[in-house]
Amino acid sequence: MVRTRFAPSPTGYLHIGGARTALFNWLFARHHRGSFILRIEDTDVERSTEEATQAILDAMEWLGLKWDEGPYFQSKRLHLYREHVERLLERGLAYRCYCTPEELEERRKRALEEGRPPRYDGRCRDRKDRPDLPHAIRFKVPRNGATIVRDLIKGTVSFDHSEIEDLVILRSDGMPTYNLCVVVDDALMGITHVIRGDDHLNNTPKQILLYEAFGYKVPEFAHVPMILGPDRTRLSKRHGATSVTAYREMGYLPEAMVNYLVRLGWSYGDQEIFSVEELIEKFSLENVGRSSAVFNPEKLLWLNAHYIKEKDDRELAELLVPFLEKRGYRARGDERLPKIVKTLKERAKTLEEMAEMADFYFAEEIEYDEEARKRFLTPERLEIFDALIEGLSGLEEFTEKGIEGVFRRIMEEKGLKLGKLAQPVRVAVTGRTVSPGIFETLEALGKERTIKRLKKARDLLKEATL
RNA sequence: GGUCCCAUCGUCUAGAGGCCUAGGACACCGGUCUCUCAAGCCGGAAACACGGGUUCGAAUCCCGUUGGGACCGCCA
Repeated sequence: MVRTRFAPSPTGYLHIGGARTALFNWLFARHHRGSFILRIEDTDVERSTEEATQAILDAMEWLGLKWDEGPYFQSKRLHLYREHVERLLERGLAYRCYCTPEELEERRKRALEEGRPPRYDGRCRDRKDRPDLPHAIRFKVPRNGATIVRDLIKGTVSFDHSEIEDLVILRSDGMPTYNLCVVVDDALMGITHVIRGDDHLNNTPKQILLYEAFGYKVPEFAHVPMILGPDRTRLSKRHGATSVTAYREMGYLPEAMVNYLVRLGWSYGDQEIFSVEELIEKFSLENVGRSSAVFNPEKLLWLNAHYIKEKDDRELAELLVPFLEKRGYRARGDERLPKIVKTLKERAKTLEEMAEMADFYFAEEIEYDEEARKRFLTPERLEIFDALIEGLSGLEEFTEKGIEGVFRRIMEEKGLKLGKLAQPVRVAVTGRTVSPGIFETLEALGKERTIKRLKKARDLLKEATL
């Protein structure tokens, strides 16, 4: 039975990298019909917040990454970690360290300056007295030998014990540290596969040593490469929008985000588009690459446009409503919505953009683009507008087909090409020279508003003629 | 500085020694369609970091160089 987990620390929002790690874990578990566990690593009391926890949960739900167990909170499992530290202490595998953080910081700084490795020197390791002073607990890393990490992605990696310092496992305030908690939890929770960012590869030998000290079975490890910013350094806030939530707010669809994220580091031949079902079927660690990947917002945008085009009009309309409301329109319940969405879905790359393009459908009064007005709302079009208003008013069914019929008839009568009709009407109705096809636009806008806007334009022309 | 990881078009990647004159996708450029803009379709430019081996044969295997990244916390 495969068991994987995602273990974020609630110190900020779910970012792109974390989301991909979660996705890989989720897909791996689903693929093997195993369990996916969510665990919140909140042992850093200073930086952990409830808001961050909630934001992470929300983002995961939005992405569709449902967890089978949890969320577990490490802050509620402190007794387990302390008990484990006690076990190590009793067996002489851990010891009290009385060095203060300030002293350690000072020594680290000096070591770096002098070009020595900034590692703890183990000075408290063999200390015999046990004064009643503040102290941390450190794990005794064997002085000799090496630990081999067999990684499903990176292969076999060897770490010499001389390179590993005696790590702190219990802080002087009694709180356990990451390397201890992660081992205790993964062991107790029966995690079979630890899939995480390769920034953890260097921690892995320490953790293996802890597993062994406790006599626990070591899980399989899979370290996935980092996601980088355009400057090829680890993706972070200074690279712009990196939180999953930010993309949701910009009008991205979760399908696009999932599809984009999975292809960052994983591939399946030449295929680019994957449904979630397909991913569950096809995902495997063997097809995860070993090199880091640069985050490319343009491709994500393309995928988003793709999924917008594919989505059902009614569902899309539903998703668009909040974005319209943000622009001040009471769009909910407007029965034109699916039709409106239909005219826009081929053109908009995000919901935000779609709402922007939909402006003219909802605005009480439209504003003419000055250039467009000058060019297309000219006195000699007066005739056209009169004919159009008459023809369209007479339509029983205000449909694309009927509208086109009226246009064609007028074109024939006046001997005009469609462009001569469509552009002035477009400007009259949308205020701009760019819009979806004119017939579908008019139908979606509705008869009443169409006629009203045409009349307004006509009156403007009349005034100009006088 | 030490340790570890990585290296195919600008970017994401295919490639498991001959199928490679290196394939796909995004972005870019051109054409086509056309009521505008998109979308779609067709086409174009664009890469095996370098040097040594191994082999009849290397993008693929080995070594080195160079370059990039991560880690070296009483953060996770």
